[in-house]
Amino acid sequence: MNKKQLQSEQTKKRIVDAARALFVQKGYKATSIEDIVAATGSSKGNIYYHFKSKEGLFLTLLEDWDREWDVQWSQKEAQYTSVAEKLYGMTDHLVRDDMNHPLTKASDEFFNSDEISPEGEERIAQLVENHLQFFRKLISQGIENQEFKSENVEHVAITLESLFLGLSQMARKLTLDEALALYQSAIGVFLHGMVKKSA
Amino acid sequence: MNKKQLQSEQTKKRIVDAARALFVQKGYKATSIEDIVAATGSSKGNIYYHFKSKEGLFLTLLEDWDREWDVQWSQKEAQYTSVAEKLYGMTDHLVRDDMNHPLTKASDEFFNSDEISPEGEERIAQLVENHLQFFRKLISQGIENQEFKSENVEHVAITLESLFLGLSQMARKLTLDEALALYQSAIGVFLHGMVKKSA
DNA sequence: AAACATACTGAACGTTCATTCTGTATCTTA
DNA sequence: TAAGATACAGAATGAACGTTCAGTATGTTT
Repeated sequence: MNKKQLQSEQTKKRIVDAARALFVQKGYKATSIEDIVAATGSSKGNIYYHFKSKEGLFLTLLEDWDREWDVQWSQKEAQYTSVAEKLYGMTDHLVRDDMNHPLTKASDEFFNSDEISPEGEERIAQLVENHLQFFRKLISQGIENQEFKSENVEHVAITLESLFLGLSQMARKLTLDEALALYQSAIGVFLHGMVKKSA
Repeated sequence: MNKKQLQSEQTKKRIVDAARALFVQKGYKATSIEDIVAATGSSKGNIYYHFKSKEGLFLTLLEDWDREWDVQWSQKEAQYTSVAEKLYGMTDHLVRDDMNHPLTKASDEFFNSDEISPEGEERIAQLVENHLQFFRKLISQGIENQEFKSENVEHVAITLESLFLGLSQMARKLTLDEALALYQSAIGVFLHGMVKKSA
C-alpha cells in the first residue's frame, strides 16, 4: 500500500470515528455534515469523496457495529452451555455494549425516519435479517436441545427482536444497572412466562 | 353555543381529521403544514390560530387517539374473564385498530425524532405513563387472581410496553392476518414462556 | 519531468418548511 | 350600529442542510 492509499484510509477512519461519536451524542438528524467537518478538519467535499451520502455513512457505521458485535459475541458464546444462559449472557453483553457505544438511539431514529433511499431500505432490511437469523439459530438450538417448546421459530425470533427493539427505546432514561435489571427480568418472562402453572 | 363557536369547532375538526389522515399516510415529518392546508382548504395562518405548532397538533391527535382507544376497550373488556383472555382480546383490538387508524408509524417516527420541545417531551412521557398504568393494572390483577406469578410489576409492565412497541415496528410490512398471528404468538410466549417445564 | 490519477477544498446552490405578521372578513355584544 | 372580539388569509421570513462542482494540491506512473 503506497503513501496515498494509507493517507486515504486514515482520513476515512477519522471521518468514521468522528461521525460515530457525533451520531451517538446528538442522534442522526441533529448531526450535520458541517458538524463532522468541524470534528475532523476534513472538508465537506472530502467527506462526499469518501462516502456516497450522509445516509451511506451512517449505514456503514451500523454495519461495522453489527459485525464487531458478532465477533465479540462469538468469543463469549462458548462459555455458556444452555440456550437460556446464552440468552442472559447475550443480553448482558448487549446492554453493556448499547450503553457505551450506543448508535441505538440514532439508529432507532433513523429506522423510523422517512427520508430513507431505496438502497438504504435494502441495507436496513439486511441488518434486520441478520438479527433475525441470529435469533432463529438460537431458538432452533433451544428446541433441538429439548430446552424450548417447539413453537413457530419465525414468530418467536421476531418476538425476541421486537422485545429488544422496544426495550432499547424504553430503557433510554435508565441507568446501566436499572437497564440490566429490566432486561434480565424481560428475558425471564420470555423464558418462563407469566402464567403460574405452565402446561 | 353561537354560530361562530360552532363554525370554529367545525374547522378545528376539519383540520384534525385531515391531519390525522395525512400523518397516517405519509408519516410525521413528511406531512407538511402545506399539505394540511391543501387538504382542508384552510389557510396556514388559520391552522396556527387553532394549534400552537405542528408538534402540538400531532400530540393532540395522539392524545385523542389514546383516549378513544381506552373508551372502546373498556366497552370490550367486560366480555373477558381471565387476564390471559383480556390480553389476547386487547391485542386483537389493538392490532385491528393499529392497522386501520395507525398513527403508529408516525408516532414511532415522532418519538424517535430529535426535534421535540420540552413541552412535547412532557406530553409524550404522560402518554407512555398512561400505557404503563394500563399494563400495571392488568398485571396486578393477574397476580391477585393467582393467574400470574408474583413478579416485579413495574418491570413486567415495561416489558409488555416494549414488546408492543417493538412489534408495531416489526409488523409494518405484514398483512393484517400475519400481524395478528405474530402478535398472538408473542402474547403466548409472554404468558407461557419458551422453556419446556416451567417451575 | 510531464502526464495522470487520486485526494481534497469550500463556496454556492437549491430546496424544504415551520412559523410569523399584517391585514381583512365575519360575527357578537353593548 | 358602532366597537370589539374572533376567525381566517396568504405572502414573506429565515434558518437549516445535504449535495454538487469547479478548481487545487499531492502523490504516482511512464
